[in-house]
Amino acid sequence: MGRTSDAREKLLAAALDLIWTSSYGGVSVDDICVRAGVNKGSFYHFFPSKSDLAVAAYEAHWQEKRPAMDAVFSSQNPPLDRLIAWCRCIQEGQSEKHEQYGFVVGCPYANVGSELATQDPKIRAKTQEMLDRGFRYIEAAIADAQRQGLIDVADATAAAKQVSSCVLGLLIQAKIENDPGLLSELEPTMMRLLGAKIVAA
Amino acid sequence: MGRTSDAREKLLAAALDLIWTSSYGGVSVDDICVRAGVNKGSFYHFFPSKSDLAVAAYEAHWQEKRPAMDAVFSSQNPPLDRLIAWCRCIQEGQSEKHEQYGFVVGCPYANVGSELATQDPKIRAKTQEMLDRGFRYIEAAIADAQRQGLIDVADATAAAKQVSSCVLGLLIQAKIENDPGLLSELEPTMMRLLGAKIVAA
DNA sequence: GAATTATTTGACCGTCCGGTTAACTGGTGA
DNA sequence: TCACCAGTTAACCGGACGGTCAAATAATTC
Repeated sequence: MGRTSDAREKLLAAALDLIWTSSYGGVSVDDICVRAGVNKGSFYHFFPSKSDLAVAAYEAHWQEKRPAMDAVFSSQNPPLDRLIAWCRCIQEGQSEKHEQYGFVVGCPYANVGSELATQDPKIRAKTQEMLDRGFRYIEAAIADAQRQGLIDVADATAAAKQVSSCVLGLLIQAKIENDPGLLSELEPTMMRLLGAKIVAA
Repeated sequence: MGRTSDAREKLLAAALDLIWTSSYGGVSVDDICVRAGVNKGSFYHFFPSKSDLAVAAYEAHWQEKRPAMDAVFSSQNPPLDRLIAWCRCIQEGQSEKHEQYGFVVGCPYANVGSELATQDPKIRAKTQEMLDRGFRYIEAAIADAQRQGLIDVADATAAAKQVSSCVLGLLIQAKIENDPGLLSELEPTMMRLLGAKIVAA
């Protein structure tokens, strides 16, 4: 039925990339179309609006990253190792982006969430959903660590909230200071928050 | 020499308010002028550009809040009390804004910093400066607490970095979830991070 | 190979954007 | 009192914005 196209996927990738390294408001529909090599008419053939594209782009990004996250947070790995491996992923990811663009770009979800939380309910809800998906990995890892007596926390869910907030905060701080080095605090902050009983060398 | 005017101050207040509750990109120069009751020509009489206005607005906001911060972080107060009082200030401030606008608005500096860090060097540097001013209060309080043996930290400056990041992170999270209740985690997160030896009831 | 239909094209729309201009106004200092 | 000048006014600018559309095109199905 009719012709096929990869324009949709190219638009999703271009949108994610441009918005991540700039901001939602700082990127125009034309910018995205140029980067994707697609005409604006095609854009509106696939997406009803700029904000719908953004929502779809985040969903696509998550689906792409999910296997890696599943691997890092696999129940096969010791719970604290999962968290430590995740810290490394963040550090490496941000360092890569920093080399590539000259900027610490931060968390794509939190970036637009913070920018548009008071302006676009659809995007606010989507970013909350994305952050919540990440949160569940952390929560599970912390609950496991608690069960195994590796950490000193009373409420695993509350501790997970604290940990995820700290990660978000460090990413913002690193972005504002444009210093990926701040992210080396990720692991120690986390371990301190959890009262981890054994500190890895 | 010539007439006097409060247009400059009205523009600063309008800009801070609008950008704080929306975003830098989401607020136009016209919006600011309408809110301030000032013509656009006057705007550009006082400020060379929108971003210069923003920088000036943050400086003005800080100067206005500074006496309260000096009081909260006065050396007359026990160090941990300073931090706890600050947490309460944040909670109260955000709850007030939430009632007023229906939204958790977050930290004004971090908001624009996160939005424009990769786009506007002047604003990035200014937000970094603003956050650093807050950081110094925290650092001093933590150093005092350490000296008095109230907490269990090795490096006061590093601990202060962790604390400030967590505060930023919780504010972002509360903004994205639009739930001021999350800010009740401010104090426990902080105390946990500091290994505070006496937990206030 | 014809009919169908998803996709592409590029011109187009009204509006809003940040910023400019030049003429005008009125308070202040001398 | 009056000259000066900081401040005000409103029209204006070119370009960018998000979004629309009708016609053209090409891949797929039968």
